[in-house]
Amino acid sequence: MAHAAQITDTRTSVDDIFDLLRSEILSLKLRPGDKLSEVDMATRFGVSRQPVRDAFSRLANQDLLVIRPKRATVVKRFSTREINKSRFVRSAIEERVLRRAADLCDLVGAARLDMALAEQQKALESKDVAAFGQLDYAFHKTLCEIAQVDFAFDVIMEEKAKVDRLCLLGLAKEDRMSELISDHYKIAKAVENHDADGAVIAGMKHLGRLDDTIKRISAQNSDYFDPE
Amino acid sequence: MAHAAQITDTRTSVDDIFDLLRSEILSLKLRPGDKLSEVDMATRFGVSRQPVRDAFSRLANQDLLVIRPKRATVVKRFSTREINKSRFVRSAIEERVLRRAADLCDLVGAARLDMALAEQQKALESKDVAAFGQLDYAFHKTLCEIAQVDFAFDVIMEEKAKVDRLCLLGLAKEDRMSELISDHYKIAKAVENHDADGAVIAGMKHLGRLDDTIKRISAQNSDYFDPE
DNA sequence: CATTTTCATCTTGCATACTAGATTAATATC
DNA sequence: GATATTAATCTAGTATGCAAGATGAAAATG
Repeated sequence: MAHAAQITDTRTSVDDIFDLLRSEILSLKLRPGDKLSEVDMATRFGVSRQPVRDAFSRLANQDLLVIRPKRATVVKRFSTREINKSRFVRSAIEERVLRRAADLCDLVGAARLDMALAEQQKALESKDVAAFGQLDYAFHKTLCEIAQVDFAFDVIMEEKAKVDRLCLLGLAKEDRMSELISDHYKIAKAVENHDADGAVIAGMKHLGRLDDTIKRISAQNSDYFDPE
Repeated sequence: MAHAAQITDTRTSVDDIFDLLRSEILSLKLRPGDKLSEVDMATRFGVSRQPVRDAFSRLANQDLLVIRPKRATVVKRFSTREINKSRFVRSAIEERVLRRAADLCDLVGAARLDMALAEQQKALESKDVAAFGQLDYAFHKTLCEIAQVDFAFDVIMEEKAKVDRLCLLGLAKEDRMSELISDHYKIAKAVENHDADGAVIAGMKHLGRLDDTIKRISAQNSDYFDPE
């Protein structure tokens, strides 16, 4: 599936523009519905329209932009269907991962999980939200590796990224960091104890926390959503 | 995620080129490792390089082409990692779909499943492999609709397409049509009887049939595979 | 003043030309 | 004859110019 940043031995200006715009979209610096002009971007980056066009095209393929001939290119709005899809896919994948992880977790795996938890605790204490975001990804990645399905993390990351953009609209993550870490703790301990059912229950509860957030945000920011 | 064929009100030449090349790649008219030249395609379609470039870019984003600056663009080879990923994702999604379908199946759903089975039987009798291919997709789509997660079919279709390309390398589907239909029958009946576990068991067995096929094919066509 | 029409301006799509690096075949060298 | 070197030919990346449709504001009309 689509690569986050085209893996090329030689980076082109398209790669640069793509990466920057992508991060701006995902961090909501560019908001859903915002118009993007090829010429504006071209002058901004000091290049011609062509590389910008290519970058736009790539972003459109990742469903982050909507390009319509002869009309302005806009940052893609959220759609409840896409959100439901993400939610469904992630939930299904994570269940499988957790069951396998609980089956396969050994002492090395347990140690890695404990270390991940400790790092998260440290991020909580220093209230470093950005670091926690990274550690959140790392935690789920570790679970995938323990389950020996590291490719599953590709999918999780993709789906997570979509929802993360949405969640940025809501309250600061700070408030829920301790809650999320507590979830991670339960998940990790269940996996370490080979308690597959327990891990899945904890994991699903963890994912479930997103639902309320999403519902609230979508009610408050209907202009960022596609009309159904 | 990426659309099969960009949904634009006005179709551009990029759309045409994209659709055609995509179908040629998925049907193995263009084989993994084949080189594609922008200029060749441009002359073939009677356009300039630019629309071809855009189409190539779109195909690369769907992981069907590999574009490297200053080097030839080639049809993407299979990778065992990608195949495992597809397999894993599809399996996880289908389990969820089957459980929900078994829960939610009503008389209308049962009738639709029975009708789908009848059509497949007809295709078997007339040995219409192409038609069966379509009905295979339709069957899984019906299951998603009964489960009220029609978006799940997007994912299944994407993953299925990848593996289908691979399976075309193997024996004709004809040999296994009756086997597959028998699987479908078991799945449908379990769903109709609200037997979630039975449906999942039958579904997983159904998916499992791919494994042997893939293993055999990958052994025989190592040149179509990425070196690990 | 409200409505329609027109026109300037904006948008992306496409064609062409050129560049720099990668490839490959021919040549030179040993 | 095998190997190293060179040069012709390929590749995609980028710049620029023009065309056609969409947009929105200004002007004309009732």
